[in-house]
Amino acid sequence: MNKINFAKAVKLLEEAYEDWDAPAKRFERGYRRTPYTIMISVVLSFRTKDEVTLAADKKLFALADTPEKMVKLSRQEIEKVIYPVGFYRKKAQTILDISHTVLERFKGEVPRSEAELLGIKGIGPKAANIILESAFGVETVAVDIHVHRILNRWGFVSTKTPEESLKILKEKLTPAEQKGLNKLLVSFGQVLCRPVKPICSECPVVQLCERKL
DNA sequence: AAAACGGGGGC
DNA sequence: GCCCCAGTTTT
Repeated sequence: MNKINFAKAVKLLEEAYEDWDAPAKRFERGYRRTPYTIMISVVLSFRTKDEVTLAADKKLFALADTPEKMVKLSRQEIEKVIYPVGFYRKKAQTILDISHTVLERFKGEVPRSEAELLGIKGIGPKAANIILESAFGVETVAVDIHVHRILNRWGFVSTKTPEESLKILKEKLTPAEQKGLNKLLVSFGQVLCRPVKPICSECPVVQLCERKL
């Protein structure tokens, strides 16, 4: 797929977004959405299905939805609630570590810069991107496993890893063209262009896709 | 560069 | 039963 068709595909996706992304809005969160709860929720979501994460979010934030309250819980209390998400021992410890860091280093406020977020143990590049985007509305440029898969299926890149895809994306596209792309393609990858059994019959871009994967 | 951390959902 | 999950830290 060349750059012209890539731009067309993105445009088609944007125009049809409300239709195909409706299922992604099916979740009622049932807890206060603050930068802090968003950050903790991101930690819980690592390598875990959305439905499972959400159930754990609700239970955990019913117990504590601020760092002040969270550090009063024991690791075992947290583990008990988040058990189904997997990696529960490590994640419980990470949640406590992060809460302490936010309290002590940042006066209880989640920092707004990527560098400061990355300085927190337990927050890596992907988590920092999600937090910046979801909590502070910053449009980030990143290539996660969804975006990587889609770019390859479309035939816009031919790469092995998300890191390679990101490199090529930055070479091929201007910063303006990259803006908002990540969020759009992640939604697309979750709803239609899934890893297994993509729903090509409902895909707005199927005519342009080269189905490379 | 590879291992370790893991239970739950879809098929 | 097998594959997958917006990942990060440690070895």
